[in-house]
Amino acid sequence: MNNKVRVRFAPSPTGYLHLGSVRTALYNWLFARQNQGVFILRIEDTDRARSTEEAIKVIIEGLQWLGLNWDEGPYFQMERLDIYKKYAEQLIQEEKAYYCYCTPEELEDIRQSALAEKKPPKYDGRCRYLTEEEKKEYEKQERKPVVRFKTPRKGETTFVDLIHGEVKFENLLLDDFVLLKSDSVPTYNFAVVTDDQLMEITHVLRGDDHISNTPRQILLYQAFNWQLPKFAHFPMILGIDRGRLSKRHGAVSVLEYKKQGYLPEALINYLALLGWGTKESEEIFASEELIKNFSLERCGKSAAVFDLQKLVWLNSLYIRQIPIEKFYFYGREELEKANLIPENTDENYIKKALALEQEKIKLLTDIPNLLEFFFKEDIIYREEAINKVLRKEGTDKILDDSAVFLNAQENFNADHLEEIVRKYCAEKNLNTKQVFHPLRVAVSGKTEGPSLFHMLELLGKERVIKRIEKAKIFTKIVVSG
RNA sequence: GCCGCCAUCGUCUAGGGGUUAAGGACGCCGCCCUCUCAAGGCGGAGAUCACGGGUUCGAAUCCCGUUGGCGGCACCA
Repeated sequence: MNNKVRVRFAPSPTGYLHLGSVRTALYNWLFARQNQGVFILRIEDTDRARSTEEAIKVIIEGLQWLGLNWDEGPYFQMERLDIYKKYAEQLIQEEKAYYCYCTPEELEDIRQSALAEKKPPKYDGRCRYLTEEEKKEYEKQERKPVVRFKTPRKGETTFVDLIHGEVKFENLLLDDFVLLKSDSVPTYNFAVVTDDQLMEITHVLRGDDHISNTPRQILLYQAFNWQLPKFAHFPMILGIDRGRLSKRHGAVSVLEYKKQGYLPEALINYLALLGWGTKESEEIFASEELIKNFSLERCGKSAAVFDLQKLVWLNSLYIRQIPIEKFYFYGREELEKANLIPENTDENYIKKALALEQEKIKLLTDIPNLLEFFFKEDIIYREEAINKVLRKEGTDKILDDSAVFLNAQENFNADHLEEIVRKYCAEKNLNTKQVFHPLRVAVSGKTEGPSLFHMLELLGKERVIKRIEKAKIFTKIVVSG
């Protein structure tokens, strides 16, 4: 028997690709890669009302962005209806399933009265033993039946979860759940089991929320005499209020994180850490290291709160680490989106500007704001910068002098400029800060930014002088009131 | 209501009977470095290991119970 690991990610295409789903996908992917197994993508689109083409696109795009490549699929359950029908019929034949003609209204009544008696709201199985006459009567009424499973009414179903250990359920608590809906589309539990069997899935790795579906599925495996896969259920990801992570906690869609300027490797790293850790509590893992180190045994059992601050930190760390060529690729995109790059701008100029700010970028989307002054001719002088720096006593004289001696320089490289500015400070008996700060504000409009002299070098003499002249206006305005 | 899962700093976690008045990371605070902002370095605050009972010479660690949180109980997945 072939014992190659085969796992799957089986999202339903309703809406966006949720972070929790992505982590499930990631863990499946890691497990497959680590075991030289097969990672399958299966789209569970049997909910016709909610499934959309758009959502399918989003799943595929999201996984691709994150580099979670799959080896088989995508399979679509709606293209496999004949298969499910065939297996449902087999169960009916073997009297392990039956047609149920109850209407939604009747089912609702059953539920309500059960609830009223403080009993579990489950189907009572009334169609289990219909006579031929009764069936005919219903057929005459043109009722479309569903197929229900004859759930055993005694015994218990036990399984060993790879991360939770033994889990036990009383069969009596389960009801005769639906296998095929009245339109012959399978329900989740039925489709999952037949697909996992036919696709030879060896390990079912999914979210905690499926734990209570597992006994139903196991009962189906047993009805078919199929061998059980191994199960592992990952804990949920929660929002700060410890509720299920949802839109009210902020972005929850993977592609939204792409849009907001996160790097895929940062998101992967962060998600991996949410529910899994090493003995040494290391934090930084590239994908290859995750593949090597990941293990189901080291997955936690308790739900984890999603912490955006830590993601941001990881993101800034990854941004600092990427080589300038790659950073240029991302940076240029952001600058173009913000319409900041004038025509005929030299590639090297952009690259150098980016290099000067790289270590400060937390999100790629920070780039336009931080680099604006390198590209716009009319820079904005921030009010705080004007008040705190430009309006200081003596600043006008310093800017005057600077314009003169900077203008006299042939050599405009950073080291040289630093030398002469420091010399000027010494001659005039000025604290370096008294000169550096006004120059910085004059040239960038801000009090914070990259190293002053590298900034001057990059901007070039012409622009520097022009900006210094412009900044002088602010030194003369006297605040009234 | 019933069933199930879970429970260590604000958050993610390490630690699975004694070497732990619990280690790391994010965040927060302070200092250093420094032309600013970051980054970096150093340090600090922050957890009576949910609570109550056992077991044991000894329990964050094992067992039971309670509480709380979450999940499931659909012709949703």
